[in-house]
Amino acid sequence: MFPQDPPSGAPQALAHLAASPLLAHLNSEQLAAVTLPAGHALILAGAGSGKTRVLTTRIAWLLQNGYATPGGVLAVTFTNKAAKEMVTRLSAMLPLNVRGMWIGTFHGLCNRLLRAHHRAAGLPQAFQILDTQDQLSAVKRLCKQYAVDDERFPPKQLAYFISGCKEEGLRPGSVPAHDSDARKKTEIYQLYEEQCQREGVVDFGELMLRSHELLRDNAAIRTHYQQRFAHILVDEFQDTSKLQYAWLKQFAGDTVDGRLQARGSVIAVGDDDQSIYAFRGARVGNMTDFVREFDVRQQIKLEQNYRSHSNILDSANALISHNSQRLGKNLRTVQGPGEPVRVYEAETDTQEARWMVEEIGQLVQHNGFERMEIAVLYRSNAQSRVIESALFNAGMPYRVYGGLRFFERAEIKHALAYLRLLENPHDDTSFLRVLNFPPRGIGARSVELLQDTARTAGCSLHDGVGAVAGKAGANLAAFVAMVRALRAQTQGLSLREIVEQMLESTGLVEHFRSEKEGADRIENLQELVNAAESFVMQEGLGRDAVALPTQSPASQGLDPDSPAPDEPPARMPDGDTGETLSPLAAFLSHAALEAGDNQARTGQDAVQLMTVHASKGLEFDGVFIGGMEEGLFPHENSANARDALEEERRLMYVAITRARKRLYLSRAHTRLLHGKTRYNAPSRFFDELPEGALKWITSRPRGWGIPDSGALNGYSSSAKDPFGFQSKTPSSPPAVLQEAAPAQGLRAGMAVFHNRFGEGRVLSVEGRGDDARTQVHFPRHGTKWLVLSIAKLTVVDC
DNA sequence: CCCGTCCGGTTTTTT
DNA sequence: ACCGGACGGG
Repeated sequence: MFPQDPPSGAPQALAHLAASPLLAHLNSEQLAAVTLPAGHALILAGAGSGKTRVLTTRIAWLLQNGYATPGGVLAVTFTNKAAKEMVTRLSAMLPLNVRGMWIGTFHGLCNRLLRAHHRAAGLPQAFQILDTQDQLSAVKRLCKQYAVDDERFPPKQLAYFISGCKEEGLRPGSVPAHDSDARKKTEIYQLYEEQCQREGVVDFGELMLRSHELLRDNAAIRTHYQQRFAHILVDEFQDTSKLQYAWLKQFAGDTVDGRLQARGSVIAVGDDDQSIYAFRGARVGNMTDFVREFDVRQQIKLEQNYRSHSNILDSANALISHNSQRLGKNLRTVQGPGEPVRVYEAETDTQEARWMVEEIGQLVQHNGFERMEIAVLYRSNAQSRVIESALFNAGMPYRVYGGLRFFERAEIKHALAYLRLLENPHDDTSFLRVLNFPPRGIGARSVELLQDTARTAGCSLHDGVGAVAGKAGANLAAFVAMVRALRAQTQGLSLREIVEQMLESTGLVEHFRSEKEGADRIENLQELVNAAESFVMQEGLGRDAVALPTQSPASQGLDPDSPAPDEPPARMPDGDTGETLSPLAAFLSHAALEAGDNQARTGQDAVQLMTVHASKGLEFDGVFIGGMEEGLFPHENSANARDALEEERRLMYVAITRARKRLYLSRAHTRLLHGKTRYNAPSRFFDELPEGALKWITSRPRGWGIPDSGALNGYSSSAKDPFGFQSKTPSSPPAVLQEAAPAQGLRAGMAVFHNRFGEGRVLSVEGRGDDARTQVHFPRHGTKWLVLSIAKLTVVDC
């Protein structure tokens, strides 16, 4: 998974620095980055350039040479996986304990900060964290309560709006309310905030925003951390949002008269060419802002790639050079050209998948590839189905990434809701989730009654139960009593025992035992017990301390971090020395912040299937990228705006650079999508790859020939189109116009003329007869859908 | 309360 | 085509 050591050591001039074993095997760029003097720096780290290694070695080097103390290091990553990786590698490099360091995800560190300063942040110490699902259900509940028109304001959209506002750093009071719609949404945002505050819960956005405000508004706390963290390191900086960047600045120093007076050194590591998360708030512009606002003097590019052969790298470089907005970077390798990038054009998506499976079989059988080292990447999840079924039919083991993660499964969320109620009975979201699960005769009527009562009294549902009379009241009271009894029973038990007792008392396991599909769920619940057993205490994140042995009474709380000896004398709690959380509360935070594995677990050597997004940061010997078609990749929703198109191109860049030895690109003429057959033109990205690095292997003889597979399934399109496209270079459209596939002889790639829009290029054609429609891109008017029976189109050029 | 049926959405995703 | 959520009858 990690690039091999560079073949030669550092250049002579720097050789003395490399004397330390820590620095051995670094190339000169890496060495320069690791040994940067104090000050802010931007490291542009290309794909496969040893970025993580540089980051961790930098920290180790700072510590080893006494330039930093563990307590003075703050390292932020984006995912738990990356944080864990950093901790693991760091502890392999240094005997030192990593306990004093703050290494974790943005949200994990926010959690740590807010727990330590919950009072100043205005939160209960045991605040619960809402994940996206929880947030949505909280919004739905709110909408119901205030009778919000869910046609006009769908809860989903409201949740999105609220998250967006927080991401921008906006509280309801400062949201610009242009129209009545915006005002109404903001009003709901306000109510949502009040609800969360009342219930003692925070969503992901709130974790970030609240801790940003905590630092911004509390000089003592801010100064404390600014003095403490002399070294701040940020991974995947290109993925940071506006708020995350603002958050970092609070740690770095105060802004006086518009100028940032940073105390510590901030090192941002990132790759603008791999910025693929703009759609969820990432702002590549943070990189240039960082250089300007921090007055960055040191910029280092890591361009030496240790991963791929040069045909692959050349392809990546050529492709990305078509982007206009770049900081500029060119990957190089000392490995030879290697195999050409193979391009395959299939008739149908099914055939494309079948070809992939065949090819994978070859790689495994004849080229000694491990299945695990082969990945099939696609732009969208919908594409996985055909590939899966082809693999399945061939009996080839595979593993699909994505889907529900462990802590997101319904039965697990139910169990967690009970555990949360033990910590905080006023968490209405959790209360409602399990109030009648397993069923205990509390129907919608009773719930409404209770909600009304609680609303009138201005209290939580839990506290409102006493005021509900009658049969409904009795059932409700029984539920509350059950939870209360459970709370009493679990006093002093270990985390594992608490979970077991909960599963027992609430009847969850019992309930699933009687369900026909309950076996899996029971297994998952058992897995939750195991997770509790092996839960490693983590304040902040990425701190994998010791697994809890059968621990001393829970009431003792966590063994607090022994403050690092070199800790600056601090009177305030700072996440290391502050009040500690109960193991249960810590476990619940862990569950919310780290949803766990989402990959079907198999010990087996299996082919890996995933979206291109999910492949970021991974590498494989062989990589297949399917569906290289206009509309799919680049995706049709992105093809028209330049920024969006450039992000698609970066996405393709990420996909290409995953491959070490073999890269395959493929496309299909015909694809079944949303139940309709689509005819897609080849992806424009083919035009942007260097012809010399490619090899077109479509197993159809050039020019004439019997299609080897086109007629296999009797697809109507292949019957009418016996020759398919000719196998040829991608940059020019097919030389010979074949007979119409779908309608009026129109095919993707053709140039057409429209009386009003002028000349344009056909992107796709779908449907037949009177329903036939075509998507045409007109240079001056953008992309239009035209119904063939209505629009007058003339074919200009094939 | 459970189960069937209809309807809508369907790029990418972490925390 | 297909999945998940919402709704209504048994």
